[in-house]
Amino acid sequence: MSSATTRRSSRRQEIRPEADDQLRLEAFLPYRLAVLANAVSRAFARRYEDEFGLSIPEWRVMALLAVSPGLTATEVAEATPMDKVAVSRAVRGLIEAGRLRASADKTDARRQRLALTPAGMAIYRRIVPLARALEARLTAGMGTDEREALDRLLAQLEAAARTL
Amino acid sequence: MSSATTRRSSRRQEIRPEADDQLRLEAFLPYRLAVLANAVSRAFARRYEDEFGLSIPEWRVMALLAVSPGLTATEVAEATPMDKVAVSRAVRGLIEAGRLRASADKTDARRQRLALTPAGMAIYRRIVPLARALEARLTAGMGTDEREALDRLLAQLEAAARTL
DNA sequence: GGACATCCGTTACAGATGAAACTAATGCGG
DNA sequence: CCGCATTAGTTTCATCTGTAACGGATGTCC
Repeated sequence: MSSATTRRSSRRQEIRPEADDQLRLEAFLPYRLAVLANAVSRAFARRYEDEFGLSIPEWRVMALLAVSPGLTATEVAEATPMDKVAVSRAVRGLIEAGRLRASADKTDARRQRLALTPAGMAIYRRIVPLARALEARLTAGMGTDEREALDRLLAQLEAAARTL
Repeated sequence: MSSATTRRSSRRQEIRPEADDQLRLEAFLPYRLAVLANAVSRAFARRYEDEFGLSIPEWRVMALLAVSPGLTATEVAEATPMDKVAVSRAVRGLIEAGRLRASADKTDARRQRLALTPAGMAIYRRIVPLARALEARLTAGMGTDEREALDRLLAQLEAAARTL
């Protein structure tokens, strides 16, 4: 047993790559991602809520429909990681607030075509600069090259995550 | 109005940096972080739950106490973004499962010193390689330099997020 | 055109989460 | 010591989130 703990020959211990049987939580990628995303989401949610009375799912639905009006609830759900229940609730809230309009699909009575109302569009246009400004604060210290690197690395992580 | 839409002089439209009044959700950093972290967390949560009956808060508490035994619940809460309610629940679950032991603090009867039991430590040691393997799958396509870049960029984002 | 599988969106229910109230213990000022 | 503010941790309650069941609509196969 004691011989098993002998340091492996010439291998130098450089920056201490962390013992194999321990794991520092603050260096653990899934943990860091969760904490970071949570902090960011909270900051944004507070702003959306305070200034526009919007939840994050509602904001997502608005952002999608601003770019792609006429989607159905199912299509919205497919375009985001929200399930159809979340979309249904967000849609209801937005309609009650007069920001979204649902119109019957000509060929399929089960579907509803969704689109922002002018009021919804107006709010969307007020949110976009605010969202961009907050996003800019996140990457404030970065140069163009670093932002591109971040983009690429996130894309790689996203692809890897899809295979989990 | 039509004159307002005139393209700005010599500025070439390279990769279309995206109109100022629109926002593509899938390129929006807070959204990407939330979706990515959520996907990763779900994958991990499923494994922890299936194989060890652990929730993510429980796993975090274990990971902390494995490295720093003797912390109090408040200290655990300070070391993570979990509030004390989450820690309290995680601790209760772990104690009921026999993985954690709470002992009275000599000098302050309100505090409890927390530490993994031998059974808890055994489980921890079984989780670590699994967690590392999943983490490795996330960064599977990356070279050492890319991983370092990711580390740095995440650290920058974390710092920026703290100022939000 | 009628039985049956499938799809759209909502509702119902259960578990997770978070804020605030609460209990018990400590510290501190006089 | 005694009152009062503060701290540790739990409990309570309201809300959020996700899974499953559902009602109505379509389509399809014979």
